[in-house]
Amino acid sequence: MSTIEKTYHHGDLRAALLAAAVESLEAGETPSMRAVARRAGVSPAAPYRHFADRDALDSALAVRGFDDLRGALVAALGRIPAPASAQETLCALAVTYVDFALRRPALFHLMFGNECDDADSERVRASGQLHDLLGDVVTRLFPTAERATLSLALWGLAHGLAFLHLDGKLRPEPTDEVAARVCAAITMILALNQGEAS
Amino acid sequence: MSTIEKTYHHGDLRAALLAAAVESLEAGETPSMRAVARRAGVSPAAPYRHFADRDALDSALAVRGFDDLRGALVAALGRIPAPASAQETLCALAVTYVDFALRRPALFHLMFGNECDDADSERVRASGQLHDLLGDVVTRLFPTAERATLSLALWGLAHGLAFLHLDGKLRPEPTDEVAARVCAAITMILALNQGEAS
DNA sequence: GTGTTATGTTAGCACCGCATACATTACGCA
DNA sequence: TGCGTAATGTATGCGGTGCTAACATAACAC
Repeated sequence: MSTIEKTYHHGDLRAALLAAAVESLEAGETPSMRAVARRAGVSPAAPYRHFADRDALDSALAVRGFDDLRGALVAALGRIPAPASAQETLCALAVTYVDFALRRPALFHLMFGNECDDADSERVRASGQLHDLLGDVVTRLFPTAERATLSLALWGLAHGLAFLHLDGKLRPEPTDEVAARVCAAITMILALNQGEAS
Repeated sequence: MSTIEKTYHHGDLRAALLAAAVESLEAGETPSMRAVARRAGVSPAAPYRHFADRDALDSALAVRGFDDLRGALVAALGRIPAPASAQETLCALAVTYVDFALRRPALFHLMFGNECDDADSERVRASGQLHDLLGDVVTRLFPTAERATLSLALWGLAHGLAFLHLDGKLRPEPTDEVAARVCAAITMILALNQGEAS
């Protein structure tokens, strides 16, 4: 850290505001415009020079979340040993997905828990990339399947498992157990008609 | 409607407040304590005699939502002709589930989009009943499968599809199309290992 | 250098959740 | 029938919020 000079113009307020917002999120607080400004050491109205309104702030945070989630998923794909079955691959992805939601619940809610405004092109891009990543995996695992439908189904499955663990169930359960349950759910779905779900 | 007498004591304020909150929701507004009081023609502090805080109001609304959703699901089950395959049954349930979410998005978010407080016993009961309903269907359709795991998987699938349609996708698509897509996703999942997803 | 524009500040509006003190009514009990 | 208590309403006020308008300062192009 270099010495901080207090100048009238901040330098890169937008980034500082986003960082402050992330801090708020990780601290379990809802990042309000004023709180974020306070944390960045700036007047309450300053953020409005960089974000039109609160939705815009939330949207920017969501974009970060989408990129982070995508990063976590590709990292998970990279960790899978070379000859991996569809079941192994999907389990790894789903576990990573749910783990992300549980580790950063506020961010996850920001990303998915409110109506997405299609106006924000950055947000559209970020969520589109996520969609594409999943689609590619699906076509690699199931070349003959209809890509859109199957990828919607599998994404829905992971997404639903994440939300159910986030909001509907007993919370402070060990993450190992959550991972096991998610993997079991995936496995069972995959095996449903093959041996009548043994 | 009988003549309304303006008395100091309302009579059944709690019910009136809930009704006002539902109206707010359907009107696309977020039901705040003060707004609900206003709508019920009562002072801003009055609701606090019936709901400890805003979370309590939200919780009460969520309970209604759970009961309504459960009602919609049993109604859907009732509409299925007698000899129904697992695929038909699950499609009907999932379509109903997603349809509920799309028709009442604000309520759905209230029910699932925030951390559930286990303190509210009514809420626990309502969501438990939903859980049981699904579990019963699952064991009827797949008697040999492990109930908990499979029901989690299928609920997760429907839940995820609902949320994805709610928040992640193009919104004003005809409900017929949504239903078709949901059904296709379910069908494809069920058929995954049986003929390689034709 | 100077005018324009970007980026800050201050002040203020209407709203919110919630607490406290007080008013009015309903109700059990003598 | 009357009275005390509890239930249920009101009035008021605090600190927080999103957002806007008017103003101040600095950066930058010419």
